[in-house]
Amino acid sequence: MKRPTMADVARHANVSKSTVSQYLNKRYHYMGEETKLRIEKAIQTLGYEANVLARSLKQKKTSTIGVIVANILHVFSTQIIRAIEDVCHEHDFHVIVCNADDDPAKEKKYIQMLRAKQVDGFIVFPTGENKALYEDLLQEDYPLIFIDRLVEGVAVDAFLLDNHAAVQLAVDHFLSKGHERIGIITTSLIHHVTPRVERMDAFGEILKHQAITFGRAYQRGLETRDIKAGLMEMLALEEPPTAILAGNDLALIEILKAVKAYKLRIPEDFALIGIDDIPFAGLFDPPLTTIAQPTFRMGKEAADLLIHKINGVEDLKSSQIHRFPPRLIQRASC
Amino acid sequence: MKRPTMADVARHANVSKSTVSQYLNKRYHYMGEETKLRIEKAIQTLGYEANVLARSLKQKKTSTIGVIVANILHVFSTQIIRAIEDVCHEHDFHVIVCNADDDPAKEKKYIQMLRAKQVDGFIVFPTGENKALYEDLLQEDYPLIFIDRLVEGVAVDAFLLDNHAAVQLAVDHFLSKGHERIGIITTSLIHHVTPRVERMDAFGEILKHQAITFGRAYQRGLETRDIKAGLMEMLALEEPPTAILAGNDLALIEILKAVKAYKLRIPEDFALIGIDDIPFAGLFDPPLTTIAQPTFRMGKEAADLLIHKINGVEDLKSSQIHRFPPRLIQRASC
DNA sequence: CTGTTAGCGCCTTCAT
DNA sequence: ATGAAGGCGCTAACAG
Repeated sequence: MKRPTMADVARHANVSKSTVSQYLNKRYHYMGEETKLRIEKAIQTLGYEANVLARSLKQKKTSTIGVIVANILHVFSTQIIRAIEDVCHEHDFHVIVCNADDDPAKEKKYIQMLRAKQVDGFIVFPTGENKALYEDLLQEDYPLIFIDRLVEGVAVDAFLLDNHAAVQLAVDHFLSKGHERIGIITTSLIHHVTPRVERMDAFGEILKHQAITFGRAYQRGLETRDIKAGLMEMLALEEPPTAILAGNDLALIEILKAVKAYKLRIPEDFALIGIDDIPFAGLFDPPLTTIAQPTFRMGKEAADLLIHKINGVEDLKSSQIHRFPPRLIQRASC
Repeated sequence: MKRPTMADVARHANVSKSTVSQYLNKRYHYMGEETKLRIEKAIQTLGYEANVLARSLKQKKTSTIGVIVANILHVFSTQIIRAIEDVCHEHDFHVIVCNADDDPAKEKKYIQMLRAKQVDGFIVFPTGENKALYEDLLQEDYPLIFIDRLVEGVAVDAFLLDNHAAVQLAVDHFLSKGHERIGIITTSLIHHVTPRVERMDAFGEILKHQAITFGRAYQRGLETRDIKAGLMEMLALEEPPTAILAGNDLALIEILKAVKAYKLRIPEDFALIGIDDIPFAGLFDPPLTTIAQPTFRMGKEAADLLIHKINGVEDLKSSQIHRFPPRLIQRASC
């Protein structure tokens, strides 16, 4: 039994399709009270539901946005997604989320797919290797917003943590606790992923005096699988760091695994701060001191801006970088 | 600059729209080599990309499935979603995920929305309060599959953990460690959510001898916010349990929060096993013994079956309950 | 081997 | 206040 169409409703109510359409779109203008009732009744008895596909085809608008996250394993990504969904829900927009898995080819495929589906705009955590793709989107006036990462030469609105401030916060806290030999470990830098690079650079700059002494030995960007080994190497140095900053949640987890595996003690063997406030941070032993991002606000503001761009109430061509302040959550690991 | 349409490509290549359509759909059959080249070139120079909406409208098929999870906060849900996405990706299907937040009204709204979007089928973690809705779907021959939960009187294929076996596994392990007074804490039972009810029932049945003695005091289904208090009450009993089974990950986390807050010791104060293998289980202090579900297999098999139903290679009307075996992951909390 | 024709379900002037 | 007609972009016979 196939689904009823607008024509069925019209026939049932003895009106024309266009009248039904008016009714559905609340163009009640001067529609007869009795007509409305007849239509409503027909809709009920038939169990009619509009076909969004047909509507979108005609209106050239799907009320759907695409979100491409570089790597959904980051808690940051999942939190941002929640925030985006909240605001979209309010505005009767829908969200399709795709996970590029840090793979530029996948990212490209998903963007094409979502364009084919006629999404009205994009929020993306760019892998960074698809510059031409973003430029295409822009040139076609596709509303586009970046989160967490930038792509050099692509001028779009972007929402990022103030990474320098985040590192500063951590380093200051380490220093206040008397630590002088401070290291940083983060995930791989080879793809020039913005937050990793910015955090690493900020770290080097803030601690340039120690960089002269310890240099690269204290600052490592490694593939996830190599982090445990990298940490142990760092700790095996003649003058090992007494404090370590985990550049993001994935790095933090690897460090915690090593702590467990090698029965290290925190903060006795080394103090630890992680950027990104993972959900279980407070439940660990010891509870973990972290730097939190205002993820909810970031996601909300990004989504608001995108929807405004889609609705034409905001300049399509704006390309500001919106920086958000980090917050230190002091627990016991430092 | 608007996006090019098939007509544009056709004009550019000096062929008709249908020829372009054939080309796109690989109906090359006997198409002239030279024609193909012309079309290909036109597509390239125009940057043409097919409009999936129009295609779907015509074909009455969107190659998209809807997934409605009751509560995305359960790690179980997120793992299942990953598995579903994997198999859909293989079959060139797309997935739209919606989170009902354990709210039947939201669930209903999402199902209607996805139907309006013409998804080809559903995988749902039902809240349980929308029986009529599911019956409608079924009656319209909508491919539908349940995961994790059942709805009484709605005959559809369902993929669930063998909850009795899971509880048995946990209890046996407790017993083997010499525990005789065993309690269970899980999230609220008021909505008759299948896994909670089944686990609680299994628990009562397996430990009926102790149920006579301790009864409800040892078996509690509580709102998340009340779990900490409930645990403390249980521990304050004259004969407190020496072992506690957490009915799911959310209950487990609440228990861990209480452990932290009240400085309890595990397994000295009580032994602990959680159903659902949360990601950080091995990193806790002590590492947590858990009962894992084969989430990946469950998600994969559910998605495979749904796609088969959509493609008509599997009986639409089947309504088997597929049970999956749990697995004990022994760590140190018991 | 390629073009013509007729919709898919809905929306939107423009008449009436 | 309501209806008729055309078209969104694509596909699927059926001709040619």
